[in-house]
Amino acid sequence: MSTWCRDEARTKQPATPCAVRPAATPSATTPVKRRRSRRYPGFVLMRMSTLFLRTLREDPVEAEVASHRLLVRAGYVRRAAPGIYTWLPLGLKVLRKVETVIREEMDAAGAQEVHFPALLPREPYEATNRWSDYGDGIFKLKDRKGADYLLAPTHEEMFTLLVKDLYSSYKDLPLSLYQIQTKYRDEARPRAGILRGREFTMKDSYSFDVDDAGLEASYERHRAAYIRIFARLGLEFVVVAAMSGAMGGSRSEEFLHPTVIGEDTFVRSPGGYAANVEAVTTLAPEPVPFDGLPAAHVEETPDTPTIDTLVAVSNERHPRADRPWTAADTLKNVLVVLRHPDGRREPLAVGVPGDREVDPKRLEAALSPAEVEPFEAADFARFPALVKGYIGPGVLGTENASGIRYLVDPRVVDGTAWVTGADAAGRHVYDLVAGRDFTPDGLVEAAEVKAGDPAPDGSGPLELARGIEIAHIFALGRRFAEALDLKVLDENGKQVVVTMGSYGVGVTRALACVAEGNHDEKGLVWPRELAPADVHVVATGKDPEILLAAERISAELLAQGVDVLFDDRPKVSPGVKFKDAELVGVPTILVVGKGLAEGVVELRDRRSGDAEQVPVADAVARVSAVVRG
RNA sequence: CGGGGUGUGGCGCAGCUUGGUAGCGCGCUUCGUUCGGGACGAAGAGGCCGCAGGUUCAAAUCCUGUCACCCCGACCA
Repeated sequence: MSTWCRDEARTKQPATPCAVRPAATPSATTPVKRRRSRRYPGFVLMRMSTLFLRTLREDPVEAEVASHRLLVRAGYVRRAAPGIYTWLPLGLKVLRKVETVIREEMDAAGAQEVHFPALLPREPYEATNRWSDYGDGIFKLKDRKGADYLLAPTHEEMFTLLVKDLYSSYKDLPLSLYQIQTKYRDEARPRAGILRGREFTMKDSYSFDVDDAGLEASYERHRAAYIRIFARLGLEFVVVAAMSGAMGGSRSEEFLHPTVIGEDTFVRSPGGYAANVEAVTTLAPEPVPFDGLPAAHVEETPDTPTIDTLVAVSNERHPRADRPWTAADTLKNVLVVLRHPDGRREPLAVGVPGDREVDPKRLEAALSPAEVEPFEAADFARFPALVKGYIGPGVLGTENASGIRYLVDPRVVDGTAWVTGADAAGRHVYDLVAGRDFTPDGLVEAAEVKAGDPAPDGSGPLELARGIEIAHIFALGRRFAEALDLKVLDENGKQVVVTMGSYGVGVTRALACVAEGNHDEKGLVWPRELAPADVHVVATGKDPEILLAAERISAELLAQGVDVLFDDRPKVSPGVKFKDAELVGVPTILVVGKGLAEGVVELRDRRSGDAEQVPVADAVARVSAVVRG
């Protein structure tokens, strides 16, 4: 193709006919196809004159975040429906490059690529309960016979069944399979463009091992591969401990890309501890011996239904000798209702130090798969022992008056003394000692995490940050294999349940994160590995010599394996071409224009804005060197 | 699911209060001029005014209903 284009240019025919129109030019009628297959380095010259691209001068009104705004404006994607996007040629080139990085690293890690349908039958998901567990979160549909189908949100079931279908011996394992696939989740509210759509591309892989040591090795191999993937994508990430949630399993980590628009909160310590806020465990103090602790005593504390009022009244009417009371001395008891997957509603009391709120996400994560609902007035009516604003351990717990299960924060260790509700209006109990005066039914990680809290591993104070989940790895264990009966014979001829891992990378989301982190006020600035082209050649001016020179340089670059986006548009002013080049964000821009008369072209670095005059004769070599880093 | 907002040409918007020939900017087409920072002039193409019903001689405009979309929150990768 490059040769052909050069010939066209030399014979001074209009440039457009060679503008890559394979469909309109049956290859059998020309030598082009055959020549390309042998000599062509792998890229087709993208001509702006024929590229299916329309950049927008103004920001799309609905786009809030930078990646969304710029990907639409620069003509990479178009919205097709809420949370559903069409990929245009430039966007698809970038997407393919992201996929290539992922494929290379997955292959290198020993995983093998397969491809499943996105449209799946209900039965396997029924077997693992996920048909109902996912609830409204998945797209469900019926075929003409009324049979249920779903658009897959992930493919654990199908991979498990496929392996079950074909393999039956320990000798077949370990095995890792992956796919790059379109996934569907019926988000209640899709937002942020590509970052959080209802249709998105995910690389998901699954490991199959005979024993825990094998799973551990598979997990580590994926973890290492993911670290390489994100390093290559140029995406900053933090690996945080995560909750395995509805997936179950023993170990789970998220790869979060730190960004202010992130929807996940995570913590990290100077010593290297990092966790999703839902997965943070509390550093519990040592138990205190009961000897010498004062006895509990109930005091009048009128009009103290809140922690603030309680602290104020305590300091006024019942001051401590050593220091003033603080909210941290109080034990706040919050009532919620758990809705279990089977529909059962269970009231639950949660006790946390009064200086902290109950974090509903942490609570829900801790009690998953149950969902947390508010404790309504109607619920209060059913428990006369509960005095609103003065609820205390005296009535809480399965052994006490209310019979309500009572879980407390891990800070409430034996021997700690608390000020808490005395289960009578206007009264609180002081010096109520855990383990001596009351015994909760268990512990729960439900209190909010605050900046400055100690890391559970002693690695220092926690800092809070926002991030977006770009990958998640799970040591699933045997849940899916058991549900779907995936067993192999071990070396003793005994049936063993296979243990699995599941590992996902948000491909389109990672792309959006890259865009989010690589742009300026003028447009996108792609890292080299992902840019839709290696170099953007801009021909300015109407002088035919300029266009000819640009054609020749583009063709030679192409012949050297440099992917070229060539702005050959006639009758488009230089200003427009420069603006478009900056918006599109190819990292290297070569301007062939007025300098040509003096024998130079201009080499620009999109990110730094630096420009350099280069002799025409050196242009191809220089560009090749630059784009190859 | 709660709250707020918006539906008028490909994009961004005005017009609606006070009913009477559907407009502006960008983009698109043609011609001419221009050609290193989103050029200029002239002439054009393109619109069931979200949808349905109602009021009226007459509805983008008023009334009723409905749908869709966007933003914030809840929820979720």
